[in-house]
Amino acid sequence: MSLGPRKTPKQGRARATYDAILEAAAHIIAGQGLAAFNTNAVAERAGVSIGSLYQYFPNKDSLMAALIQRQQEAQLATLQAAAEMIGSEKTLEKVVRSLVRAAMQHHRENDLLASAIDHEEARLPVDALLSSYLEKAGAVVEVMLERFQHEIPSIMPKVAARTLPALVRSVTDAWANLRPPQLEKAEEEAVRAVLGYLRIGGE
Amino acid sequence: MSLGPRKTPKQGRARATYDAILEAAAHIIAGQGLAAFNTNAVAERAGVSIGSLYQYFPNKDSLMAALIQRQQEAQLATLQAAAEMIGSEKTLEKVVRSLVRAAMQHHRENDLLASAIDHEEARLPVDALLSSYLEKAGAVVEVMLERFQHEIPSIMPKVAARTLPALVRSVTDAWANLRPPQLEKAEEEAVRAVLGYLRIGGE
DNA sequence: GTACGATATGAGTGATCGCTCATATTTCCT
DNA sequence: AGGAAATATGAGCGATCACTCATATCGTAC
Repeated sequence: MSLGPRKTPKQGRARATYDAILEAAAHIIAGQGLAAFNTNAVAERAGVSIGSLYQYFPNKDSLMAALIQRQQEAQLATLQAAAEMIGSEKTLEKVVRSLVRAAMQHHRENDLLASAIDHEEARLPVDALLSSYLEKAGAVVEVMLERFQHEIPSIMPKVAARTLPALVRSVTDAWANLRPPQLEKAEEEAVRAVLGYLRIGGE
Repeated sequence: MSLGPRKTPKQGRARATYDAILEAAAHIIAGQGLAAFNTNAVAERAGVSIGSLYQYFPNKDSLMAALIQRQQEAQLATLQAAAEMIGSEKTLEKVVRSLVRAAMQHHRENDLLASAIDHEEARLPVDALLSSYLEKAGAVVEVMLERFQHEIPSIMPKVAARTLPALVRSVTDAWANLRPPQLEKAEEEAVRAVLGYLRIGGE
């Protein structure tokens, strides 16, 4: 089963339709969860016919895959923005806090969508997508941490770069999926875990 | 919608039916994921009729809720076993290593089931169940760690009980999905993350 | 043995939902 | 203008699945 888009839009209105479909899908999952995510509802919300949806996505899973990719791109952009913004930060703790905030941002804005995407990443054959994203995110993290090599001498940046995003993500999930979500607690715990992980053996 | 069992089995065969249903549900989710989890399939796998399933569970969600409770009990038992086995351990690191192994066990044995349960915990109104489990797990963790209070003065056990499994799990996932899987590395990184998390601010 | 509650059966119902296809409309090109 | 390509439509098909109910069998108490 193909997960790629069925056809690429060639006209402006086609692009608009394509985007409206993705946007509607995100909106539904964010508002009512994965259970309410069905192709008829997406088409209706997008204001297009069900037939149009299937012009661009060969099946429901391919729509989900497109959503995953879109989310990964957004995450990466947020992370890169954070990396640039802290170029001048002096302390490791502040850098880590920025990192954690960047990683948490999409969860904060929309925890239902974020956790649905996590769940679907595990179910769909999107390994290539995922590992390409981890590669890029890891590279950004590596650059951010390089300057503090003296504070965290026993860290191997590439190892840390793989572990850290996973760590932040899971701690955030654990605290953000509560009712009600405890987002401040989530940030504290994530910062604590990351700092502890980085510094151990290093002082 | 009630999530409790519809009726309590009063005869031996009823107990057997009830257990077979739960076992079948776990087996299906573990083997083929949440998408393959439907009541007809569960009944067939359990070797009972669909009618019998609905004698004991008023709806599909109540079956899931029972499964969640069962898993929590298993987790707790594993944790308690680990707690007893390390009664004589002298160093915090060794205690943490046991803890990490205990937390890793169910995920290793059954990754799909564990993550499905996490996902459903967020969707279903099982807050009471979950926080009762966290209470108990927190108590066990507290006992394990209290001997090292001088090394880790700032930990709140119930908080730690929620954060630690999430942390262990994410690190494990990050390392176990490589080619080839680096399970020793996963354990090392998890121990490192937990130790770091526990010790921060404490030395 | 017989009566009665507990347990088991599974064909069937109604609703949902992924997806197709025949047809219609719009845009592009010359 | 006019034809071709691109895009849009939505009724409805087929499959799946949660769940019901009328009926049958089993266990137990007397």
